[in-house]
Amino acid sequence: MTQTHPKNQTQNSNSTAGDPRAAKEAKLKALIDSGLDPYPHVYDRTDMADALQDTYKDLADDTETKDTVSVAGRVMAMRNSGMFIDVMDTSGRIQVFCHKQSMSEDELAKLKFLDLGDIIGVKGTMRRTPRGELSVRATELHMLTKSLQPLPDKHHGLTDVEQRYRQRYVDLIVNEESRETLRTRSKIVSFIRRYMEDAGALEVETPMLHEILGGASAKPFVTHYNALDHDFYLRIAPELKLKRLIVGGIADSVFEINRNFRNEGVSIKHNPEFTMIEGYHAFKDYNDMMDLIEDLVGQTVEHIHGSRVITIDEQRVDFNSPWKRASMCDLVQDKTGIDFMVIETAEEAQKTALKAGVHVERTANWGQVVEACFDEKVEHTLIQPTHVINHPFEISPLAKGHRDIPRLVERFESFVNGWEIANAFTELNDPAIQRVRFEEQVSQREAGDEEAQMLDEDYITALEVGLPPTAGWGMGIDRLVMLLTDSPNIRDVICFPTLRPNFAKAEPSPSKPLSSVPEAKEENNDRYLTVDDSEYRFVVVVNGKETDTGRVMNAIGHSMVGLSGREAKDQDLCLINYEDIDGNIHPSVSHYPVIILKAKNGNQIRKIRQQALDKNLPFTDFTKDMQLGSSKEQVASLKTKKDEEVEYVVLSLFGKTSNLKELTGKLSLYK
RNA sequence: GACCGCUUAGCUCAGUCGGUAGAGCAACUGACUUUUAAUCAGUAGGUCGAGGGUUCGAAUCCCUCAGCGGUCACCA
Repeated sequence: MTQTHPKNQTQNSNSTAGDPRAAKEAKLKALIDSGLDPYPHVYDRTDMADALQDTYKDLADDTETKDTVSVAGRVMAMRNSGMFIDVMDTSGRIQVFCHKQSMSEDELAKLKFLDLGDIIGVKGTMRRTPRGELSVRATELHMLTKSLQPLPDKHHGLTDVEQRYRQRYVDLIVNEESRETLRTRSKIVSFIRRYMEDAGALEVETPMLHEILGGASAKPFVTHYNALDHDFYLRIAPELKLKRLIVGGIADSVFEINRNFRNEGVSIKHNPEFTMIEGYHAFKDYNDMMDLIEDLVGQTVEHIHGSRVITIDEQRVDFNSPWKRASMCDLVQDKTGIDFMVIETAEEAQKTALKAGVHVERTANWGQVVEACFDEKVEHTLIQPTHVINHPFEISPLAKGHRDIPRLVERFESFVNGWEIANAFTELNDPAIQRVRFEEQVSQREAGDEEAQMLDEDYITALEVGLPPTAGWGMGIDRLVMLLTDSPNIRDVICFPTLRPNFAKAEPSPSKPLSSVPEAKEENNDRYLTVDDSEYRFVVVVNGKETDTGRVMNAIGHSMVGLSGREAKDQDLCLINYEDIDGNIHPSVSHYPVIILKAKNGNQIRKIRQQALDKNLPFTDFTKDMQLGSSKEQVASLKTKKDEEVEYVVLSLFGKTSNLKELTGKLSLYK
């Protein structure tokens, strides 16, 4: 009896023992050495898994056929040393049976190159095993794509939530539920698009880059367009552009399905970029929109589920028309007993709301108080589809006043499962009233409300040209998909949800010496004209934990003086004599922008400082010790400290914009 | 932003009172050859998120930091 020497065993498997990645690479090499192509260009696949399962559903157990098929897909499981292979394609799964009776030695030998996760093509005949599993009896096996990454545990899949979204391609392979949810999303979007087209509406695309915020109340993303040297907002809503198209008469009905961007918190119901459909219909009012939304949503639910009654979050929800319609004030009265329609002033409204336990801002007007009460007391109770109608005019600057009730507008929001899914109104088309509404928004904005809208002068001009009586509506697609797929998290219904950038894994770029800063050309006042001021910049990073504004300003000042006086040369900084509009000369002004950013704490500054050191970028820092009385004390204090104990208040940097962005790209502006 | 929780092998997770670091899957070497999470025998795989502290001794207790998650607040 021969016994394998343990030492030999370890030597044989030395390079690959325990390391799935290395094992796969070894097999890849062996496969190439045997003259095979691990990544062939094409494969002649004739059959899909689910079609075969269907075609042969009546094939009896332990029956062979002579029907030849070829399938292709990913290896999901192997049993009996590769005799049984589960292959998954986009339609489903089928078992492949590899037996020496039906395969040549060469074909059989390919099994040893195979791993879970590889994509293979299989040619063979159909049979059903004695135990009842439909299988392809393989005659030929083809490696179509060698996989080098190990797949997650086959029983548990990927549970790390972050990795599921970051590596969606792995999630999709392993989790049937993820595949189904995202496929359903596509079905819903395509169904809605078809519905709108069938109704005669014209699909349009309007800009993502907006000069003026409007159409919704939200904080925006800001981006810079170099060629125009101008900041743009990523749009928060397409509303004002779409109504311009109705003015232009391109069609009586237009709609757009596209992304909106809102610079606000992430949660299980909010992604910073989300998909909305907005539609506008000339000669209609908000009553027509209620009918439209009920029918559209009802038909979509039926299309996806085959019924208009479905289960969401373990509750039965009935989408059959008609949906409940109730005014916002009536609903608030039902839940709180307060009749806001008889309350005249904002003060009285605030007092009453506070008594009912609803928190309201001191600056809140009557409409905002009503809205706060609704949000807190009513919204979450609206499980069955409900149109909440007739909002206060203060919270609806683009909606037309109610034809009978002076304080309200003709607006409604549709709620399901306690979430708002749609918002619609009869559009305000009187340019004079629109101007007043905008001005109210502007003064709210000036009073500190970042989400109040801006005055869009051109939009008013468009209204002056004449917007026909029009009704419009918007619906959050992601929310609708969440409802129809019963997904508790918005990330489940977005292919690649927004995640924090993964800085830890980012490759450090090779350091560039300071000498890479170009030499200044000439010392004259036109110099700034030849300088691309987007190329270089100053960045000041401020410790966010520092609360004393005066000290921060002081530190920034010291640090910048240090930077320009010591670390960077005049020609680097491109100092010019700047001539202002009155002809006055301001000497030694740098043409480069200064960006002030906020770091979480001193530690984050320390890291950026280290990177600046590594990259040889000019910088100066300002530490807590420098806030002490005399310079002697400062030096003494600093000397007692180890590097990791130094608390940084401010770090100033100068350099190429691209380099600085690598260091500080994840920081937000200091406010 | 505030609070709570998590971080241990490639993946999923145990780890008791502070006393030598564990399992299943995946991988590797074999056996077996009509399996269904195949089975059996064996092998290898760890800076216990990072740093500091307490202790004779720390995955375990304390502090700081980082990443992630959850809840709450604003927004759809």
